Amino acid sequence: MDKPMSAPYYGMLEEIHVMLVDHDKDFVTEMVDLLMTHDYKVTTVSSASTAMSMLSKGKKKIDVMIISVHSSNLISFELLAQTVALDIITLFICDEHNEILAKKALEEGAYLYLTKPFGEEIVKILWQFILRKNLQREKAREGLEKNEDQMNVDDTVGDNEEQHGEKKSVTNIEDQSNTFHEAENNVISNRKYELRRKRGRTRTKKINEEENSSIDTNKVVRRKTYMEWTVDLHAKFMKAVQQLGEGRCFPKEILVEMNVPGLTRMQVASHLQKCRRNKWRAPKERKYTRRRSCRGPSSDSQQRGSFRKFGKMPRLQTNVSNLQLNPNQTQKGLEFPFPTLSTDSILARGESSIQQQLYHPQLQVQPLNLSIDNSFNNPSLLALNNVGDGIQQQHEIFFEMLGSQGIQGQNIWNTNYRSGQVFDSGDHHTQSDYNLDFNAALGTTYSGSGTIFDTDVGNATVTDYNLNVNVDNLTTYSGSTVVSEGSVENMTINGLGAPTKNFQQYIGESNMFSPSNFVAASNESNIVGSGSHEKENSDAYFDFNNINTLFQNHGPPSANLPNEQGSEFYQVCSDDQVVTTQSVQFPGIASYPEKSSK
DNA sequence: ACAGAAATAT
DNA sequence: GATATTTCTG
Repeated sequence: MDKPMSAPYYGMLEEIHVMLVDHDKDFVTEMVDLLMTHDYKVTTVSSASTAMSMLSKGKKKIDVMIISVHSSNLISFELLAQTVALDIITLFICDEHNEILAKKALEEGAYLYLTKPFGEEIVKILWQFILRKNLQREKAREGLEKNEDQMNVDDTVGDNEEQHGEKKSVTNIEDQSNTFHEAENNVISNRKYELRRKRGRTRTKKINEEENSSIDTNKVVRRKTYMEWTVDLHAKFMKAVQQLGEGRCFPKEILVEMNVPGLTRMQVASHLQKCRRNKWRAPKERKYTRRRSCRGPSSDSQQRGSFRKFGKMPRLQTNVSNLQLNPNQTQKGLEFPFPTLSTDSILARGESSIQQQLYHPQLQVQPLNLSIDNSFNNPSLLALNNVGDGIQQQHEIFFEMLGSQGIQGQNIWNTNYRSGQVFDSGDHHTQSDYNLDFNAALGTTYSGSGTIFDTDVGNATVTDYNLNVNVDNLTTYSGSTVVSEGSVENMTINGLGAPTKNFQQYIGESNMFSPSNFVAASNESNIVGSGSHEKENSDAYFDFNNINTLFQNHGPPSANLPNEQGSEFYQVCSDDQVVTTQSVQFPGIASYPEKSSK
C-alpha cells in the first residue's frame, strides 16, 4: 500500500473511525477510498435512520460522522442531534451550497458544512478535529477535577461542569439518579457495597442525551469518559518509567515525566496497576483476544511468563505488540525472576485465594511463577529476580546456596539462601553496567531438561551487561538450557569443564540469547573477558556450593512443586532466612526511601 | 496527599 | 471479557 506517512498525523490518536452516511454509491466509494488512504476506519451507511440505529446500539465507536444531505432531509438533522449529543464530530455534505441549510447545520452543532465535491485537504486534516476535541475534553475534565478538589465536592460527577463556579448548584443532584439498576448483582451482600452505593455513582449518559438537545457548542458533553491507552501513550509511559528508574516510578512522577496534557495521575496510576499485573495489551492486540482457553499447562508454558508484576517494573512481554519504545532494541525489563526453590520461602502454597489472603500490600511479596511445563520440558530452575530493596545502594549481590540437595524427581532442592547485598538499580540510571556472576560449584549434576539460569536482563538502555557464569564441575549435563531468555551483552562462562565448542548448548537451544561478546572458559582457566568475577566487582555474584544435584527430572510428574504446575504463588519474605527478591521495583513497599516528602 | 488494590462502569 | 475509572484504605 502507498500510505507512507500514515500514523504521523494521528498524533496520539490510535484510530479514527468515520461513519459515512449517503446513499450515493459512487460518492461513497470515492469517499471511502479517500478516507482509507488516510488511514481512517470507515463505516458506510446508506441512510440516516440506519446510522441512528447503529449509533443507539453504540456498538461501534465513531469519531467522525459524515452526513450527506440531499434535499430537505429532516432525518439528517435528527441524526445530527444524536451525533452531537454523542460528542461525535459531524460534517454535513451537500450537493450544492445552501446558506440556510449551512447555518442551520452549524447551529445544530455540525462541525463543517461542505459542498460536494470537496478537496482532499479536508479529509487530511480530519484527525485534527478529533485531537482538538479530545484535548478540550481532557482540559475540561482536569478543570473539573481541580474544582472538585478545591471545594471538596464529591458528587458533581455526572454532567457538564460549571467551570466558573457560578452555579455549583449541580451539587444537588444528590443520589436521586443513583439507581439500583443493577440490583441483581449478586455481590451486594456486603455492607461495604451498600455504603459505597450511597456515595452514588451518577453516570447516566442517557440523561445527557435527552437534555442536550439544545446544544451549546463550547460545552463539552461529557459522555464517553474513557480514554484509551494507545501504543504511543503507553510508550511514553514506559519511557517515563524507565527514565525515572524502576525503583522510583510513582504515578505522579510518571505523569510529570510523560508530560501529556490532560492525562491525570489517576489514569497513570491505573495504567500502572494494569501494567504491573501485566494485564495490559495494546489496543490492536485486543482484537485477538488471547483466549487462554487451555488451562492446561502444556500448551504455552513459556509463552508469556505471566509473572505478575508486583513491586516491579513491568516487563513487556514479547507479545505486547509492536510498541516501538526503542526501535533498535528490544524492551527488556530489568527483571530476574527468581522462583526461589527454597521450600522455606514458600509460605503460601496451594490455592491462590489463600495466598491472596496472606498477601499484604505493604509486605514484601513476590509473585512467583515457575512456568513449568507439564512434563518438565522447560523447568526454570534458577531465575534471578532483580534483587534489591531500593534502599541499599551496593552494586553487588552475593547469593550463596548452602547445603543444597536435590530432590529426586523435582527440579527444586532444599537450600538456604542467604541474601547478602542487594542488587539495586537505583544507582544505575541507565542500567548500563550490571554484572552478574553465577557460580555453581562442586559436584553439580544436571540431568534433565531445564533452565539453570533463567533471566532476562537488561532493558532497552542496557549497554553492557556482563553475565559471568561460573559453573564448576558441572559433571553431568543432559538438558536443554543453562541460560535462557537472557539478553546479555557480555557473557563469560567459566569452569564448565566442557570444550568451548559445546558451550552454546549450555546456553540453551531455542529461545536463547546471543551475547554480542561471549566468552567462556574451561574449568581450570580463570576468568576470561571482562571477568569481574570477584564479588567486589560484580553487581551480582552467585556462588552455589555443594550442589549435589541440580536437576533430576526423571521423577514422576506427580512429584512436583508444592504448588500446581504453572500456577502462581506468592512468596512472602518476612525474615532474612527466607530469601529472595527483596526488590522493590515499583514503589509502594514499606522500604521506599524518604523521597518526595513534601 | 498519594500510592495501590479492588470494585465498578462501559 | 476487557479496559478504564472510581472508590477506598493505609
